[in-house]
Amino acid sequence: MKARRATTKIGTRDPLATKAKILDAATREFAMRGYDGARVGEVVKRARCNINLVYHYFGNKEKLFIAVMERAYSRIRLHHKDMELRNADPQDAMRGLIVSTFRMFVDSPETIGLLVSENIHRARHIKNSPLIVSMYDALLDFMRETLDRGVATGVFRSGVDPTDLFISINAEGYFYLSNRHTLGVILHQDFMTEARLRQREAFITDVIMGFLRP
Amino acid sequence: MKARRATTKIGTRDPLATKAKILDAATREFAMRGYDGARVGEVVKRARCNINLVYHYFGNKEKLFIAVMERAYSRIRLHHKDMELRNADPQDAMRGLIVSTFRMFVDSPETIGLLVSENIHRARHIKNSPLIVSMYDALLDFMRETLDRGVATGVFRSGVDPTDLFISINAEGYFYLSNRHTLGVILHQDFMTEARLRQREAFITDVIMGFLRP
DNA sequence: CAAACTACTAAGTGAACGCTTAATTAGAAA
DNA sequence: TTTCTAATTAAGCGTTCACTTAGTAGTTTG
Repeated sequence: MKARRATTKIGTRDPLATKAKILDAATREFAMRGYDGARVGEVVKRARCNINLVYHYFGNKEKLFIAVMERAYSRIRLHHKDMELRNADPQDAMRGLIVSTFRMFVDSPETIGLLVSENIHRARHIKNSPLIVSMYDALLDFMRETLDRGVATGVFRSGVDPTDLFISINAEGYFYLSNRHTLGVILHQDFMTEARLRQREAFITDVIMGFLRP
Repeated sequence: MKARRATTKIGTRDPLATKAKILDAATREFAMRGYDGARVGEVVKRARCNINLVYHYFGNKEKLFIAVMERAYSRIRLHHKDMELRNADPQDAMRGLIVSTFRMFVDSPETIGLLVSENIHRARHIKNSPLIVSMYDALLDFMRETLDRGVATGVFRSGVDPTDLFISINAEGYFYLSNRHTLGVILHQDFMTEARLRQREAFITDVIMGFLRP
């Protein structure tokens, strides 16, 4: 009855593009509203496709979320892989890791939203993804090695637990961004201006590097 | 028709107790599942009362959430008020603030769950609560003053932004706890054992106090 | 070309869930 | 005792939402 949409004519039928569009839309929706707040109706509206394609390609809402998580994690991994290649001196390597961790959170804001969701659900999705589970071993090795080299050359204090240091470096950026709304209200500031982000980046670097002094 | 429950006999009809039971149950439910994941049916099941009492006393789910948030925040405030009274030397005061912030998160686990929820919803609930908005001014003043005294006596470095320091102190504990599930998976550890918590507490203290050295 | 396959659509369905209606009962006030 | 108010309950209403059914139309293949 209705006039046929122009897009139905030719050139449609692009499964890979459709899948990617759904994944992109789902990433935004899950990151913004969390798993429970997300609506698959919203995802298909953003992706401009029929709702059943979500079920055709991904099965159900939970499997869609897992697909989103795996893609997000492999992006983080890629990001960190770059870091590991740089074999500068220990202090430069550490500074690079700090800055790049913070910038990763700033530049891909969906990462934090997804992590928040995954922790509400007690990590039950990534727990079953061996890819993700083993992802951070290399990064921890890199941290340990950098730390050791710094201790050997006398620029770092000794006895620092690499795991705790890893958590701290992530915490400093993650919390600033994940809690920017409540922090904004109670501290009367806008934490997302470029100037404020630069200030935070410098502060985080100072905190960690200052702590690591012998 | 059915046998009357024993509790209906006498001694029931306790509006304050009922309200408190609902608030307690709602706090647990909202903190565990987040605002969207929480079910008011679950709240009344935990509170062992009829569902309509929730609407009778609180109006709707959102207003119930606001009531929960206000109570949670005033507890945090109370906790911090204690801190401000201690006028020990700057280093002791700072150490006390660090440890007590971490322990506050550990001892009232619902705090983090509620903050997570509130940030997903862009702080739209606490934004309209003047009580909460003004709550942290005093704490920030205390931080600023402690910092200044430490600089004057030569035990702290100068030029530290009190706001950023406040964020960092909170970040170090908050992230460790809010993300314990994903961290547990990727770092192969249990972060909730008493020993691990003590290790983290010591590490956070080292990071901040180490950073503050001149 | 025809058959088979798969991308894609339209139109539901059933269940969950927030909330309401309407009535009942306990206790306070008069 | 009667009256009034507020605490409490039972039952269900309307909507939202994840997911399904059943079909159409491009695309590939024998």
